[in-house]
Amino acid sequence: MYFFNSLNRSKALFEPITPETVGLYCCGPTVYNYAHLGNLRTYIFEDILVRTLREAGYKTNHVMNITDVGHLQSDADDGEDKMALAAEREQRSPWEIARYYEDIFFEDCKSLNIARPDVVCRATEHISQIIEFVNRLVQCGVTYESEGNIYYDTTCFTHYHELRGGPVDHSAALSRVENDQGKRLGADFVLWFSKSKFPRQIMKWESPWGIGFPGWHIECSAMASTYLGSRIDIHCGGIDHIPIHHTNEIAQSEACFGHRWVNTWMHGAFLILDKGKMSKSSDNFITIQTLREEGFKPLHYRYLCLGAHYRSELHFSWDALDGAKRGLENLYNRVLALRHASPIKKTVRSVVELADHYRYVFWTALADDLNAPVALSTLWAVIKDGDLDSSTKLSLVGEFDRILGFGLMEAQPPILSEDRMALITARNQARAQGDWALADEIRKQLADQGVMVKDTRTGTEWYVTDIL
RNA sequence: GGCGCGGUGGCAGAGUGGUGAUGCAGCGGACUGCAAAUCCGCGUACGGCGGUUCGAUUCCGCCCCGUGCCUCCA
Repeated sequence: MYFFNSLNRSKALFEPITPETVGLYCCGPTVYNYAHLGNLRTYIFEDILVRTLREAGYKTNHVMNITDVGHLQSDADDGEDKMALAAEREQRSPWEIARYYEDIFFEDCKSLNIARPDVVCRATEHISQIIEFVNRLVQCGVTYESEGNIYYDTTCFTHYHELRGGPVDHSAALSRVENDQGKRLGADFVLWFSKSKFPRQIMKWESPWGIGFPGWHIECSAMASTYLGSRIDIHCGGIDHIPIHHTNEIAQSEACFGHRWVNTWMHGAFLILDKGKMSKSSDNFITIQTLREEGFKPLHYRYLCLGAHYRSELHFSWDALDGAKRGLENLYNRVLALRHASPIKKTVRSVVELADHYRYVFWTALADDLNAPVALSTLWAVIKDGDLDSSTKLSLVGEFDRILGFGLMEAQPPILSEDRMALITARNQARAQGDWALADEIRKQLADQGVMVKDTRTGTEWYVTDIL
């Protein structure tokens, strides 16, 4: 398998540290608000990654953090604690806020058929590990204390710009955020805040440096090493984490361990709206709930996402989502039709070879840096191939869907209510009597309810448009 | 201002130095009482201008446009 590694910006053959198991860490949500579709796109990408690894025969140790410590708008003094803000806004404690949004997050994931990570770890439940990690960094001599906070001194780490690909000029006058006066260098970052800048700071803990709370980047390093050790196969996240968060994670972890920390860094690209990327701090904010209100199902969105490569920006529009919806509904109806078809499986050589060909194409696509669009197109090719019998098609669909995750094999044939059934019967009587006007009227009624009828030689069949 | 990424048919979006995926939408035909579904077929798509090449959408340069990052961000 080949994955694109953000570290050197090229694809490389993936080889896990230990032969059978892959340890991967994925940056999870900051739970002070609902996840939006852009966030969720990244988790869909990671889900495809995990499923692909498992299908390839690896055991996975998939770890995801929950950032339930309010982290700062910035390191500047006027930064805001998002968790505290949400707590104030909603008149609930930060812990209640965090748990509420965490629950919704995993419900959203479930509705998207995103497998739950093997380990989900909350920052607030790993404060001691975080403190221990900071402590080791202090002992390594890569930190300094200033204005009550512990900072990481980025000049101590020679590879600091490796992931980001080059230094950033923090003196730029156009920077949106004021510089933190406690920093020696713009790139330095806080490991532990012991002098809370917030008058009503609620989440705080004792530490060797005073009562306070951890910086954002440190939680990932601390928890990742807790569950995966000091060497990690794959670390994922959104592309926006490259320049700051992941760069800082590397600095902390490699300073602490003294060796390469993560072998492969994988980053998902943004979901783009007409007005730019979707983001929590703007009105470009669409959630799973919004989606439902607009008449879509979460899986429609999954289908949309898998039509694009994870490293390409995806242009979201309701139009595009509608196309995905129709595509997935068609897929469901196709698969349902396959189940009703003759179960006789052809075992002639040509069919077996053809099936293997599709398996090869499908797998090769995924093994080439998770090319889901090609994998998806292969699924369609299978369904439409006239040389394959339905039984063979069905087993291929089942295999492919283990990775694509649309739940195609679990799709339940829709059940028609009695009155709708009666309508169909009535229509057939009208047809038998040649009363086309009445028959068409009934057909229209059914269509309005999402029930489409088709008259075949063997009788009238029906299907529903919204099968999901 | 600095750095990065991208511009593919109506929409979304793969991919490739030479027969231009796939899905949705659209068109034509078969089928049908008419439809629908299905099947068969269809679209002079690769931002612009140059360069390299036998040949470029694919490589290079410039331009235009869009977008991302520059310490909240998936």
